Amino acid sequence: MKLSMRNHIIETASELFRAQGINATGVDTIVAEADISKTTLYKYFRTKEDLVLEVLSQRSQEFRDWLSGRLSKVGQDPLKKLNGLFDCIEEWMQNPESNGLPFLKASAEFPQQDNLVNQLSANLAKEFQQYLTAMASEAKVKSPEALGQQLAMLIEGAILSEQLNKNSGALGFAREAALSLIKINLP
Amino acid sequence: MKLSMRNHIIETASELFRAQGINATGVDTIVAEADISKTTLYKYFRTKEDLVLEVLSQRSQEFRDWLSGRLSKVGQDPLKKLNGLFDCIEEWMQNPESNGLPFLKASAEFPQQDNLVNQLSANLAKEFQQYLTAMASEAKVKSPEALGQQLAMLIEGAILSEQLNKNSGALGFAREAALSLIKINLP
DNA sequence: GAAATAGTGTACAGTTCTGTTCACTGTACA
DNA sequence: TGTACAGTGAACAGAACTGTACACTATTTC
Repeated sequence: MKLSMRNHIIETASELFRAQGINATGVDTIVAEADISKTTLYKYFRTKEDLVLEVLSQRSQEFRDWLSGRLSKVGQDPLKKLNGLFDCIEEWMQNPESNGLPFLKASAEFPQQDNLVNQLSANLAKEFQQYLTAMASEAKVKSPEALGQQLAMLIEGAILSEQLNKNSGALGFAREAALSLIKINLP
Repeated sequence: MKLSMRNHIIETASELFRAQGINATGVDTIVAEADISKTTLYKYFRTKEDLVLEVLSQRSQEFRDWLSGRLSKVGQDPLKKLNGLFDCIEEWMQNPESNGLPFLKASAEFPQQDNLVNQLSANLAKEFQQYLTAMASEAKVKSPEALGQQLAMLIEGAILSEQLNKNSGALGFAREAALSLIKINLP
């Protein structure tokens, strides 16, 4: 048996969602790729939506963990962390297994506000922005909330641009913008 | 008869796509809402995808026209235009009939790179960014391409944030960021 | 050895969606 | 008067998708 069937399913689905999109990936494809029977999948997840929510949560958790681990390598100085942020993002984007910020794509594929996936995405987006705001706060900049939001928007915009038009250099320009904004906000 | 049946269909579909998303709007809904028969729709459009592409082109054209018209009210001075950009965007967002940048949502609903809607969206995104770069160029800033890209990313990020979490104040923070970036880039 | 546990395989119900077919109706116009 | 044109209405083919049912098979555990 697999180490954990439930996890095996999540991993498989996650990879398929990343490569093809969520809506474009049917349950049949997931079970075929995971080499399990449909019965099994529906034993571990009530519906496909449940699975999607689980994948999304897990991927976001992974990103958060990766980012804070990676940032702690930069050092302890909060300002250094802020300045190193875009290096991390760039590294994350270069990883072919990453797909940008998972909640961005998910919210886009489920645009309706009453949809659970959309709602989870909105929460995750908010968390991400609050994480950046907290970082800005620790660095004792003038307007942490403004800077946090601005960095979040730059990152989101950059990832979108980069994925929509590869090699547009968007990420590099976003980094410059971020550095300028941080500088302006220094006490 | 309608003034132009083709246009009537585009208008109806456009409104439905805006309100519910593209994938969530079936052909049957469109013909019901437009009060026409399915036969007629398929006489004017070979496939639903054709209709989507047409709607997307038209909406983008409308936005471009609206924006340059609105900006020309600000005045002739290119720098003033740059600085007034976010006022226009805010106005555009407040219009309940707007749906942000149409190509953003569309590209999100069709994430596959070989998809025609995705490709058109990518082109429209590029055009938008080039439009901003041209504006920056006219204003004779130091790095027009960088500034154009940065403004595009801020706008895209702001619209995403705003739609994902209403009343987050994202647009206001984006405006501040834009003004700072413009200022830094002055010759 | 019996029973519980975990998973298989296949068929299928039921829905939804795109796109087609076909016989039809009203209307403008020559 | 007759024909060409624009559109109707309803049925349906065909595909894709989610979720269920049911009878079956290993494997562990008591």
